[in-house]
Amino acid sequence: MKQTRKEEIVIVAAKLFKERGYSAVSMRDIAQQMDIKAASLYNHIKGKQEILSTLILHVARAFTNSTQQITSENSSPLTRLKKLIAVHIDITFHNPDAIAALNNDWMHLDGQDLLDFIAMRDQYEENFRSIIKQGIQKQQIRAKEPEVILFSILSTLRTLYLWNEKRGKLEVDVLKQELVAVLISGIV
Amino acid sequence: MKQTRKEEIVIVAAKLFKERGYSAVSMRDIAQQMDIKAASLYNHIKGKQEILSTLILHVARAFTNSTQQITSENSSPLTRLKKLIAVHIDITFHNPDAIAALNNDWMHLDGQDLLDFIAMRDQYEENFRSIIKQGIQKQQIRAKEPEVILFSILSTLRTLYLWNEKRGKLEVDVLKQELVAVLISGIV
DNA sequence: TAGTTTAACTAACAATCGTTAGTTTTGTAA
DNA sequence: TTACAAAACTAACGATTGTTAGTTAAACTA
Repeated sequence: MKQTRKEEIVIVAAKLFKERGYSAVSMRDIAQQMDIKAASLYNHIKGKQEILSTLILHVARAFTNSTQQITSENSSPLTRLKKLIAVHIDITFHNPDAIAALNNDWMHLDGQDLLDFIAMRDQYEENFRSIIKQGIQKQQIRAKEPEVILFSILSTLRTLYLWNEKRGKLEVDVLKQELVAVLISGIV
Repeated sequence: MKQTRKEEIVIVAAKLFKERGYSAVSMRDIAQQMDIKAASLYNHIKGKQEILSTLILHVARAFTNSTQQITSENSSPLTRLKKLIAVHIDITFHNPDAIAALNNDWMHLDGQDLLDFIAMRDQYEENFRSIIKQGIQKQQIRAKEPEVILFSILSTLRTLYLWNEKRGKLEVDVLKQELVAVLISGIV
């Protein structure tokens, strides 16, 4: 799996975007990190925008595809919810830098890329919502405020990327198990 | 409660920072939003950095003071945890824009301001951690992985500011009750 | 080896950045 | 009305921004 020069640029840029944000990282910063000059970047990419959209839309599609597929399974709502959490952990720990950009810099996308992102994001959220509502209907999930439940789960999953270094020795499989337990059964 | 011109600038800037991030907002953007020229801002503030540090350190102190006070109460760990969640909701819905800056732009603080912020943030997190550990010790909280519990709660609370418009008709008191239930008792 | 592509380079551009200096207008108090 | 302070203005600065043009060196292909 050798990566192209463009892929290298995107990876290096993602690290910098994660630390400082898209707007605070210059093309010269990215170039310096690769030991070349800024102008040389343009042999491989169209511009700064292309780095951002490559980064974000790629991982956004991964999320949308996974959640869409799990949502349309016919297992029980709670089972699907657990799978959603697990797949979130997998994708996150595989692309933590890209997800940082997705979370923090999506608003700097342009034109059609921005529209595509928002559409995917809405669909993704709607998938979660529908599973929770089905869970309430089948009395697998407490009926109180579905939006509060949705918000709490999405917040935790969205922030997972920050936990990549800190999680330390905790194995991914253990984390999946524990996070499912905490989010679904609570902490008491 | 009339506000000074400096306070107006900070409030206007906070809104823009929330939408686009600190680095993507220029002094000319802030000035335009106030119907004045960029140079006029400097009659009231030292520079862009001062806007950011005023914004962030003020609300960071509010968090640190509240959590510190609640942590050192001698009520039960679970009671203190519930209070922490409630006070978080209060502070958040009172300064959603400042909290956006705190979450997303703290790394653009300079010098001593950055050090102060990090110190407050670490202390704040440590307060949460100590309460959770005490709760486990007194068998009020499930003993599995305290760091996962901590992470899940902090993630949800940190992201609350995004929920300010969307929460809609949901009253603050109802939200407190519901969020405490979801975070502590789970959703099943 | 000759020809061609890939990927680096230098130099520069127009635009925008935060900020300063000096000046003029506005509002308030005597 | 005059005097003063507060707050706006114009004009400009040096630095940095993303990007382009044109050129050169290295690496594959015939």
